[in-house]
Amino acid sequence: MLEFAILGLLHESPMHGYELRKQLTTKLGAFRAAISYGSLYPTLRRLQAAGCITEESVAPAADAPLLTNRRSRVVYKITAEGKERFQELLGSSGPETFDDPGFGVHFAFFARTDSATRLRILEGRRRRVEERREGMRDVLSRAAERLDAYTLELQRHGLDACEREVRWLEELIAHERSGRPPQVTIPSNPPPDPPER
Amino acid sequence: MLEFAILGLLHESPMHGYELRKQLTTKLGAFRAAISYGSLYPTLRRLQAAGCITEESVAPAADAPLLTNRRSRVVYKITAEGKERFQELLGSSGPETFDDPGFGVHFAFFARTDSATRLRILEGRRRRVEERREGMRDVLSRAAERLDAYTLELQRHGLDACEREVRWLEELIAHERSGRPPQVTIPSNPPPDPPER
DNA sequence: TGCCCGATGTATCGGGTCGATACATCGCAC
DNA sequence: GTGCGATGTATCGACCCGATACATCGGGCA
Repeated sequence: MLEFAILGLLHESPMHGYELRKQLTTKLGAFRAAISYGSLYPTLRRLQAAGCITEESVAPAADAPLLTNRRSRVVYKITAEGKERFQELLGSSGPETFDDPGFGVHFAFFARTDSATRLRILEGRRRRVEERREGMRDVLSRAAERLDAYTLELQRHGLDACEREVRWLEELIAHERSGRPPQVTIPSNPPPDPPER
Repeated sequence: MLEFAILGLLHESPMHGYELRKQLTTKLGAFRAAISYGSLYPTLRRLQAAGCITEESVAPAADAPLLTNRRSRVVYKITAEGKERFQELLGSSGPETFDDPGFGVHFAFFARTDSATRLRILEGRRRRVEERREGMRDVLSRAAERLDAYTLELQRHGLDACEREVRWLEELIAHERSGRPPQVTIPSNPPPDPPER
């Protein structure tokens, strides 16, 4: 999945690793937290070995630093093969698990996907979240008396989050079907923080 | 973190792997999806090597199956050392990242934790979620024009989830300070499903 | 009666990901 | 002038996951 996201970003413009990580963090930040270098660099190696990207060592500006044998920056560019691979990944929906980051990554590149694929991915996600929601309902209704108050509260909160996500997906699906892009209601500003503590 | 959860469950009663996995899935299901055997068994090995649990091969009931050299079930029991380790883990708050399952695991065992530790963990979690929330607000306010509608919508949804979790944590913290256990408002029943599609 | 299927049950393997860590340069504030 | 935080490349060990293999058991169904 990281492979997918990297190709998507390099599709827009070449970059070096550090910048790539920053962009990945904001682009995928809503579902995953931060991408570590321990994942990034090996993935870049793999992509390069597969011929999807090229690594190009760029010497720093020739003027300033005299004889320091400084490490040069490495710029990664996508190749034609890489673009093909990206298109292929764009159309394929990821695995069928719930907490899989694949959905978030796909969503992040929805602007480059056709509407049919978007619908397929959104509905697939909805199905998975609904399954999870049902599982939690079962726990709450069937096993409630065997669990302590904190476990129950955790379960309730999780169920709540699932229901909310399903509603969100329903809205997106409806918008998708109507042919309009999603509602872009930017929250005007940080709502006033709750009273001091 | 899996280590922690396993010790917590075995603390209640001995179990074999399959049952352990089922219990783990419901107990931690609200934050993590499912625990794979590829994680479970190696962790059990590690725990056994560390002297925290014992593995005991239990032959099946001696009567029924004649000469089939059936594989016997393995029952895991916690040791005194394991109980010590569990207490130690109960008090320690996990790492400082956002999407770390450590919080969920800790929360799942709050019933065995003292109030001071509960407060510390809840407040630590709140701080991390608040940081993430601020990061998302920054993206939305500072980089909004450079991102497409779908990325923005994803960000908005993520921000929403963060705000909601902060409110949830605030409630729990308030309850904790007042000395009462959390509100146990079990949702009566599945709300009627949205209209047919 | 036989047959298949799903639940129970133990276990490994390859590969991806993480957090910690190391090293080096740059600009700038104190 | 010195330390500190941002930029920048990179690796290592530990951990976890999905897929897979193998085996038993009860029950439905033809």
